[in-house]
Amino acid sequence: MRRTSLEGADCPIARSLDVIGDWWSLLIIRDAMLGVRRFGEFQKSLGVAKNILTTRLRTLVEHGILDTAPASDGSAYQEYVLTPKGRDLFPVLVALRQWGEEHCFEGGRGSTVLVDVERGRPVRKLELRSEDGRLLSPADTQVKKRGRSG
Amino acid sequence: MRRTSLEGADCPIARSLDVIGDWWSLLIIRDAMLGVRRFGEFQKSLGVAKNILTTRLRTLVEHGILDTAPASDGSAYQEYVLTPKGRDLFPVLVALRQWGEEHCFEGGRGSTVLVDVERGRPVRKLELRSEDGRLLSPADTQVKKRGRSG
DNA sequence: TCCAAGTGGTTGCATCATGCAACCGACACT
DNA sequence: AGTGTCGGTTGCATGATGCAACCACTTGGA
Repeated sequence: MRRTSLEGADCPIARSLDVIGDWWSLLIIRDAMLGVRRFGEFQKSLGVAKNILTTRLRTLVEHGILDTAPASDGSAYQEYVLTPKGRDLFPVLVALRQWGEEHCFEGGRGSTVLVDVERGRPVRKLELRSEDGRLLSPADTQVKKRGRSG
Repeated sequence: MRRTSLEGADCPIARSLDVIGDWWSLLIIRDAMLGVRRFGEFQKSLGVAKNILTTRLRTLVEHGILDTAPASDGSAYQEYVLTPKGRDLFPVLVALRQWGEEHCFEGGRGSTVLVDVERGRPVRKLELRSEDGRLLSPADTQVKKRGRSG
């Protein structure tokens, strides 16, 4: 991946992808959000090679998405926990999940749904709204520069 | 990328990433959503090598995210346009953009914002809500199996 | 009609990231 | 001391990525 070329890009999407845009990182974050904390748990859950997992965890820590902490079970090992920055990726994962559920399975629906724990009912679809509450489609939006003459 | 290992995964996130989880695809889709249609436009905008662009456009078409159409300017060339499936990736891009704006720039804010065209005001942050409208955090949600005993 | 430039690629080759498997030190349990 | 687990590191093979050169077709101009 030739990430370096866009590292300093203005586009926030490019910047985000530069951090979490690889195959494993988002799956690690997904697992972390489900409560996975230990190296071995990630490895078993993802089926990823250990060296790859090592480098991914390291870069996620460097980027401030995960943090290391002493193991909560008292053992001598450490755990990887999401930082607030990492937790803020929740909408990204939900958006990917909803798109995948709708478009990446045969019957048009996946075999799993995201539900609200309190009621056990499926969550709403993510939707973009204007400041005053109108539902926005791509055509209703525009990227605008801040600070400079735009 | 060892995508084949997870191609048949149950997880919709993994399936999504299998389709759009590489560095360039989402940037291509971003540009397409901004109105870019021609091969040369994508190439200039992204700065990507032409062979890479060729393969990415091809796989995006194969996956039903882009479609080819005769050029709208009457020339003999073709254009790449988003399908409905592709347009449904809008929330994914917005989520990535909002996260990037908040976490991937020095001052804590990016140099661009997504605005509502009609009013020119910044859009709301994406938020996940339950069926009855409550705001949901990761801890408030759970992945549930459908169809089978779960 | 011929040449030149633009468009949309393909091909060859180098390099880097990824993946697999083997190895390894620290700790745990007996 | 011996065996097993945890959390890695190292070496090596392979596949994806990137660059640059090349190519076919179209377009435009004289």
